[in-house]
Order: sequence, then structure tokens, then C-alpha cells
Amino acid sequence: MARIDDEVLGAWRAFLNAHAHATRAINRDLAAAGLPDLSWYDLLWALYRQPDRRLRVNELAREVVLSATAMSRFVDRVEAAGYVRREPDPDDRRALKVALTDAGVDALRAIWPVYERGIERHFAPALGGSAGRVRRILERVSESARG
Amino acid sequence: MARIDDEVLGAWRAFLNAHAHATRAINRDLAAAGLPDLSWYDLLWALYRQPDRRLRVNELAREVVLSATAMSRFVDRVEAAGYVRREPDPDDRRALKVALTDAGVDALRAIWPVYERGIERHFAPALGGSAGRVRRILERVSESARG
DNA sequence: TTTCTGTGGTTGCGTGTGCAACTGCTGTGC
DNA sequence: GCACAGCAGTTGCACACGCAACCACAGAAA
Repeated sequence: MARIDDEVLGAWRAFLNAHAHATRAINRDLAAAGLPDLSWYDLLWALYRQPDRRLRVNELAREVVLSATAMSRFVDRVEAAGYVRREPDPDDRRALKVALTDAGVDALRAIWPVYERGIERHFAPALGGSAGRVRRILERVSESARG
Repeated sequence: MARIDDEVLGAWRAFLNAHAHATRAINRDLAAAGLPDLSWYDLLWALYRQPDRRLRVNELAREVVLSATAMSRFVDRVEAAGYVRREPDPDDRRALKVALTDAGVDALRAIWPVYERGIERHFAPALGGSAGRVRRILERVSESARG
């Protein structure tokens, strides 16, 4: 049933399992602390990274790998929580800028310690000294699958 | 905002992105070929691996990392497609065995070529010669996150 | 200008998911 | 034997997702 290299297939299966277990574990930790989902952090962090802390809905969707539909509704929820605000884009009247609010920055800071600890406990130890190598490999995966 | 090693954090973010892009790419290929989702393959394959091609709903859920709820309904769909059959478990009248049917084996064989090609195109090239190393690292991630 | 193609964002619909609550059964403790 | 804690599996509910269809606007073409 397997013609491709067994180690490659094994790596793929391990990849799927590792992702499922690691994200579940971290989301469990976050929920236990009464904090929102991992994906909320990713969204807020994507905005925080920007010089003006703003991104169009579209760009945000690409940034956290979500469909435009899902992002539209996701922004609804995060906006209802007060962490972001939709603003008209002066350069393009079709578009909307999603702007990080102060409450959003607070949320980011509240989530990070638990998230960080999750990464440290569930992910980092397995890397040993190969973090850089693993990073480059996984970035290549993103790259070649994005097309 | 980041106290942990930047390479570790970078590896984590690359991990999330790689997973999102790779599974999307492969699911897109499968859908284009009129084939079911990647997760269907995983379910069928988990059964195929067993000596008697049977697993309890519970075990199946652990195998493909899904909640019992989700698995119950997932089995509904796959059973409706004729790829598996629910059978009473003679050893425990609470439990049900999910048995792979011949049509399920056919489905497995139909899906595999497209799936394989997806792995070869979107995942394997990035590994270079490190498939074994990556596999072991990711298996350790599963391990330490499963608790 | 006017038209036409295309893009940004949202919404209706069908579908997938988890949690909590439930049924039916197991197995231990008494 | 009989109660009772606990597990296997399913279901009601609330919520998240993608696709296709839609509206408003942009930008090139004529």
C-alpha cells in the first residue's frame, strides 16, 4: 500500500498526529485557564506584528490560513469580545481594516504565558537541539504546499 | 512578547502553518479527483492495519485523534457510504466493532494514489534527507502532548 | 464617461465539531 | 445477589467551517 519511502510516510503520519495532539493539549490548557482558543492568539498576534497593528480581512485570512468566509465570521466574534475593531480603509472603499484594540493587546498578554508554557511543555522538548533545522524544513513545507 | 527561544517559537509557527497548508493542498487534490477527505483515508487505514480489520469506536477515535462524539457521527457517514459496518462486540455488549468492508478496501486503494502524490509533492521534498530525524522528533511531540 | 472584468467582504445553506446529558451495560465491593 | 461507580456509544444543542451567490466598489479598456 506504500510505495513512497517508509520514513517519509512515517514522518507524515507523525506530523498529523503531532499536530492534533499538540494543538489539543494547548487548547485544553487555555480553556482550563478560562482563556480563548489558540486561534484567537494567532489572529491577535498577526495584527500585533504589523507596524500600525492593522490588517485587511483578506490579509488576515492569509496570515492565519483561513477562508475569507471563516475569517469574516471570526472577526465578528473577536470584535464582539472587543479585541479588534473594523475600520474603513481610506485607500479602498471595498476593504476593511481590522484594528487591534487596547483590550486586544491585553488579551494577547493574558494568553501568552499559558500558550508559551504549552509550547515549552508539549513541543519544545521534542526538538532537542534541532529547532532551527525543524523550522526550516517546516517552512519549506508551507512554501511548497501554498501554491 | 517572546521569552522562549526564538527558533523554537519559529519552529512552532512553521509547524502550524505547514500543517494548515499541507492538509489543505492534499484535500484540494482529493476533492478535485472526486475522492473523500484525507480523514476518511485515515479512518479506513486505521482499520486496514488491524489483523481482523476491526476496531471499537473508541479505539478508532484515539487512533485518528477525534472525540468520541465526532467519531460516532463520522462512522455514521462512512457507514452510509458502505465503507464500514457496525457489528456487535461479542466480548462487551456495550461496545461496537467498526469493520472495514470490501468497498472500504476499494476506497482505500482509490484514494491512496492521490494521497501519495500529495505527500510526495507537498511534504516529502521539504524533508530532504532528514525524514527519519523529523519522524522521530514529531513522534516525540505526539508522545509528550498526548498525556 | 461608460462599460466590463475582477476583487473585498458578507450571508444562506449544508455540514462537521465538542460538551454535557443520557441509555445500556460492566465489574467491583459488600 | 445487589447496589453503584464507571465506561461505550449516541444525541440535543450551540457553534465553527467552506462553497456558492451576492453587493459594493476598483481599475482597465474603449
